[in-house]
Amino acid sequence: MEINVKIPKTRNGKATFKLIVDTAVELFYVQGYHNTSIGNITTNAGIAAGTFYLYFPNKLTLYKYILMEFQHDIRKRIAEKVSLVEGRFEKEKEGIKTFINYAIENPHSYNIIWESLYIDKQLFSDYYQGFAKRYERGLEQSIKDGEMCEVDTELVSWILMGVSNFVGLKVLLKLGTDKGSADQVVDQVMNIIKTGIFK
Amino acid sequence: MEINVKIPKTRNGKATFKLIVDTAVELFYVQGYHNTSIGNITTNAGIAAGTFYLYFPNKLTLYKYILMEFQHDIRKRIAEKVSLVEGRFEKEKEGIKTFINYAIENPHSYNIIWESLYIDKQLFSDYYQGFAKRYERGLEQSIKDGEMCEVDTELVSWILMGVSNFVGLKVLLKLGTDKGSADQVVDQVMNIIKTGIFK
DNA sequence: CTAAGATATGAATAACCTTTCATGTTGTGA
DNA sequence: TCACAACATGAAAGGTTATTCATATCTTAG
Repeated sequence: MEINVKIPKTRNGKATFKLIVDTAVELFYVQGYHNTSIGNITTNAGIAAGTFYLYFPNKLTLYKYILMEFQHDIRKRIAEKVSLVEGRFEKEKEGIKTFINYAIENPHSYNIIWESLYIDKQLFSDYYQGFAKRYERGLEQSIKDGEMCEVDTELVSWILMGVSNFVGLKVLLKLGTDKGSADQVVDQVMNIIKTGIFK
Repeated sequence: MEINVKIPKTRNGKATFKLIVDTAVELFYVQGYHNTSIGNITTNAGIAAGTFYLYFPNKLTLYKYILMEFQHDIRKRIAEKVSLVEGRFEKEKEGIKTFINYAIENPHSYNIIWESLYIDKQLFSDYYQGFAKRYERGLEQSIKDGEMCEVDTELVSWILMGVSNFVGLKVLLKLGTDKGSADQVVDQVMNIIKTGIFK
């Protein structure tokens, strides 16, 4: 995806650029993309309306820039964490745990990624398809290693995304009475995935 | 939730009301809530701008009305289907199957329900909390009946919602190469939920 | 037939939003 | 110090949108 962002060249420029991005992230989170105007962003950032256009041609481009930052960030973090443990089950567990923890620590990113479905369906579709593809590779390896049953890896990857997204959502919305930390929630989740829920 | 809708009294009025609702459902689905203006709706419906305000005070109220219609519809349909089968496992299976089939047959409703997160967070939260509560009751019964392991029913209900929502999403986005009908996908999903995925 | 309530119209208003641009300021390499 | 590129400003133009309201038409009970 090509993004038409003007990268600033001086320290001052970089600071203003970051100010715009940070302000937008906060506003998108609090009031949503569509309810946030460029005037909103510049006013909250304490800069003039025209300054925005020094760096971004429009709001959508700013949004895409932010989305890509988060995507890169979350994937990098999951890859790092997963590489530190051995065994497919442990890797899956670490991946889900990292995702949920990331969602809790960065509710902004979680919110902004989901919102893409209502900004540009293609962005959303690309994002989850990309995520699924990564999952599939790992799952196929697990099956080869004899650690996992013969399952439809594509379907299972969507199931696992659904599980982690909704458990993250539950924690995020602060719904219900959570017994303990995210790590404990993830342990429970993994037990369920491992053994199933029916007798 | 109180909704400030003026219910029409004559046959003509009812027809116009329905026309507004149907047009809005279609437009919200195709171009999203935020990209749909009231002018859009009235033009597409072939009525005057002012006519809209005979029945709805604003766009948000119309949206809430539509959302409640869909919620009622989907819950009713799941309850009906679930009541026709015996055994907790079969009931869960039927519930998930009905949900996914509903999503496929009514992509409009699926889309509109998710969008609530970006229109009014409370609406979204209420919706899924309500859904979760229903699930929990069923799950508790299953545990009593000895059909299900001792699990955190609240957590499991969110897991099941995540699974069905994302599998529905996958099918909806027409991602990947789906082998067979929704029913077959659901059979696979239920097998996974039943026995877990790890050896 | 007629009065009244229900329904429908669309021009007008006011608010808000994006984007441009002429002008001004700042920082820095030579 | 000076010249120049980078950065910043905010008023103004031009567009879109929500909402109101004076007016008109339809429907039906009596």
